[in-house]
Amino acid sequence: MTAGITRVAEVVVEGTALFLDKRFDYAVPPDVDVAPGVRVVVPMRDSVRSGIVWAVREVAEAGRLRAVMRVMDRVPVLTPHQMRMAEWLCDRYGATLPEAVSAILPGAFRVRVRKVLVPNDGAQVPDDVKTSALFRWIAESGPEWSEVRARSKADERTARAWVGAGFVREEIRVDEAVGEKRRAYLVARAPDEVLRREAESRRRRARRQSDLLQQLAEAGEMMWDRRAFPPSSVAPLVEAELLAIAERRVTRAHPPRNEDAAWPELTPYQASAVRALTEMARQGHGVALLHGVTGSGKTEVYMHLIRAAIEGGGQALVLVPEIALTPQLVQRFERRFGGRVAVLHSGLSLGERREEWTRVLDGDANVVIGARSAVFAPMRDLRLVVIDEEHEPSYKQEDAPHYDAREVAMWRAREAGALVVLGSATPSVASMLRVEQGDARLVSLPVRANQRPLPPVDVIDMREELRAGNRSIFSRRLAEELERTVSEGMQAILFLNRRGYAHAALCRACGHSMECPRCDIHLTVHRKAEGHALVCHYCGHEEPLVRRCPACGEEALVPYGLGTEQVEQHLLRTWPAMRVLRMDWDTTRRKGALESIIERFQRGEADVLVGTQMIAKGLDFPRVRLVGVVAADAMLTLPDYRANERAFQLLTQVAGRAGRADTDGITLIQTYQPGHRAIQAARSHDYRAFYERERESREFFRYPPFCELAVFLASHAEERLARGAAARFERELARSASAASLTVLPAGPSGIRRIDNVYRYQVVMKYASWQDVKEDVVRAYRLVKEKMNRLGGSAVLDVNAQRIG
DNA sequence: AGCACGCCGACT
DNA sequence: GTCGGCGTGCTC
Repeated sequence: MTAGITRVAEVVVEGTALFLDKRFDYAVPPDVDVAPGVRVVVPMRDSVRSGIVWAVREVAEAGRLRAVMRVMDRVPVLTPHQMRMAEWLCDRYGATLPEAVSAILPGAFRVRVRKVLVPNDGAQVPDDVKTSALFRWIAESGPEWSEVRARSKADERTARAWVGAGFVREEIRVDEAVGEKRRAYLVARAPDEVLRREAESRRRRARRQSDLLQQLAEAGEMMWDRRAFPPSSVAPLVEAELLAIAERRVTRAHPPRNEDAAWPELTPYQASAVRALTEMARQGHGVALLHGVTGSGKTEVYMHLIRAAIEGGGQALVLVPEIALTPQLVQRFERRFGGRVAVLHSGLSLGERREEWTRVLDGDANVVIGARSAVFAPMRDLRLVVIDEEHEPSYKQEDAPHYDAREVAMWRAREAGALVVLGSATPSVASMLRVEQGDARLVSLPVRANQRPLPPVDVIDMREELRAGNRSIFSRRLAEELERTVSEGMQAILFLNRRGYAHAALCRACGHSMECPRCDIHLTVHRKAEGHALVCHYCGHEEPLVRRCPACGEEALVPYGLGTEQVEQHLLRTWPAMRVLRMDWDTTRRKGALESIIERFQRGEADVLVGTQMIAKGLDFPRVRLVGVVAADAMLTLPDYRANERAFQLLTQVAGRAGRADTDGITLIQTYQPGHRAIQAARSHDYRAFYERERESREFFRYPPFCELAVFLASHAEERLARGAAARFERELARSASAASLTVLPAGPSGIRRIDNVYRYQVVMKYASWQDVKEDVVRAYRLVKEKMNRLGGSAVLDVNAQRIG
């Protein structure tokens, strides 16, 4: 290196504080290797933090820059493309650069930096100090300052004095969030003949040593099985230089390369879709909307596109709404593409996730399948992005930085020149509008792959049931079809969008509804071993359900409004012989529980599956003949401009679970509003008509996709501070330059004003173009957030918000 | 986030 | 007079 020239690393330092939203310059020591994308440890004020090198430049004079303390990687963990993606996330969602980095890089790559106290070995420590409880504790545990403080104020003072006196010193500890999994291996150090000869000569007196040498002569090296060959048998051979012990990195086993799984013949519609999409892919970046009715075999189309993409040396990304809900889909991909598939989902351990990520980064895996966050995976040569069930709201991240995986995927695809395929049976209004505006091409699969018609959907007017004297939750028709289905040895799915036993507990005397003491929301009734309990779905608060109303004193509190637990109970009471499985958040939160329910239902161990929306997503049960929507009304009344769209999508998805194999299916929808247009459209399988009406009303009321929404939300335990922050944000916007391009709705309480004793106030904004307003909105947001953080509250900004409230 | 600096009320 | 309240500024 030329004398006088110093390399300077521009580092993005980890942390959530707003001031960190820039690059900090550090001198790079002459003997140290750095490159953009590697993780480093740097000093920041009087602390030490980890960060990512964003750029390296050379300067003639380093001045008084502080230096990089440690480099964690030889190979960058972020690609240049991912670093540009981070910058785009900041621009699009108002995130800070460290926030964007932490969204992209899995927690498994986090570097833990701690400042710990250790005894100062070189110092003369007085005996009374050395034998004190505090000193012995420090020597034993190497605590952080916060742990010392937690012991007592006095201990903290003492410890500080000891640091001053040199009895104790501070030490920086740097750890990876996960270590690489390493195993001891035994490696031959002599030629095979020598090993065989030595094995022979030990046959009598050292049987184990002899066996080991024999095996090593065959294999060259092997994982050290300490039970078969205890150290006592290995050590002499190491001593004799016949073998050595080595540490090897081991990886989790992946499915074998099993690419000979059958590729079924495509239906004519599938084949023409594949032709059209392959042609698009050849031309580079583009967006296609694959509108295929339920059961039309969209996945098969994806598979062919993926095969084409990877045969050309590229990589493919498949996003699914909830990977945990689609074990069937993952298995299908693994059967086709074997060890070239990487699966990324929240159920992986840190180590597994790091390994999958590394396989993608190294190019060992070229098909990546995962939920929302997989959109950040480190593909270097992305040719195809599939977004399955593109209408699903789960693609939008509900926590900071509030990104939308669909938008991120489109950005990536544009950068990489890749094709985006949005797949759905019920495309979002936004995507269909994109087609109309010429920004996406529509490709359709109008019939089911099994050549059968879509199952007929019948709507049952529950008001008439009541008039006819039927007070059961099941209409006569549904009861009849259930009995018939089960007696014919077929299966049924009953869908209800509410978990728990009952929606609420209501007093029949005074109308009082039981509320959560910590949240502004009513409590849900759940069945427990000891009877019924009231549970808050937001904070977890739980109390027993009693009969006496706390408001009027009457013994008149009763469960009100159906939940899945109650449906299950009614089934078992009406048909005691029926075998029922329930699938909702409560029965699937245990690890592996969901897969187990799916498998049991698939094997025919139950006649009826009762569940919430998770049963509607992509599951394929060939023996299901009947689908019953127990109460469609629960989904029609959501206070959201998207309620109709969501209801139509859910009803269509649920109906699509029926008659998927060689039998005809039927769907029954029970409702008190049979004329509702979401229900009518689902009944006639008429996506087009539904879309036209919905589009028209969105345009008329100027709702997305005819504008974009952003929500500012301030939270604080003190209501006046939360309210004040929202009001301040509103004022800041009112006097900003872009006020004319923004419609700011008055600040007010969020849909649920208080959750877990924290008050929430929001400001909703409408605008045509984020580009035009982002500067002022982000400035106001940061101003108020800074203040809020100091006051012990928080503030978030959700750009392109999918929900308000 | 932490921490230092700086300007106004209740205390030995 | 001071000790300490938390508003404000700074971190390569």
